[in-house]
Amino acid sequence: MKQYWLFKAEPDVYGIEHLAAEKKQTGRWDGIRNYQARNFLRDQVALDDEVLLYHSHCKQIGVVGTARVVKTAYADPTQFNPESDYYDPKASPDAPRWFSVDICLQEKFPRIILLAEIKQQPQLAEMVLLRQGRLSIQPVTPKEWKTILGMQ
DNA sequence: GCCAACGTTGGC
DNA sequence: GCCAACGTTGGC
Repeated sequence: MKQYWLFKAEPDVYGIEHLAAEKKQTGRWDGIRNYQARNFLRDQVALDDEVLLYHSHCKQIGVVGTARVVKTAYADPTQFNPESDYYDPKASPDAPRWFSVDICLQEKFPRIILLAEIKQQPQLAEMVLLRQGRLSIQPVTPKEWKTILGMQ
């Protein structure tokens, strides 16, 4: 059964525009350095799962579009690169600690569905987004998915 | 294993 | 830029 997710990103670092500019509009979702988010990525995110792309820490906070998982978890290469901000000296190719998936842009919404609007929707009150801060990969229920898409 | 100190996320 | 909430580190 298809699962739904929400991936957070800072648009200045890697947002929907970066994904759109990639070859085949497909890019690697890397740099996740939170264990709970890592566990979702590594253990549960499956091929063809669908993703809400969310922009955080910016002027217009909210859901900006959707993507689809085209490659499931593999060792995040940035953890092995000393030049990278995401370098982790405790990780090794034999024992990777962090994981990436690849996603393909599916839809860029004509307008941003703002966090403020999401907060006003009673049907979305239970969203992980509103319940738990600081989680950059999080599950979304089919109902929540439908509601968000219906807000465009 | 506890918990204080510190670092990061992320909304405002 | 501020700061609350949360996660991580490290001394004991």
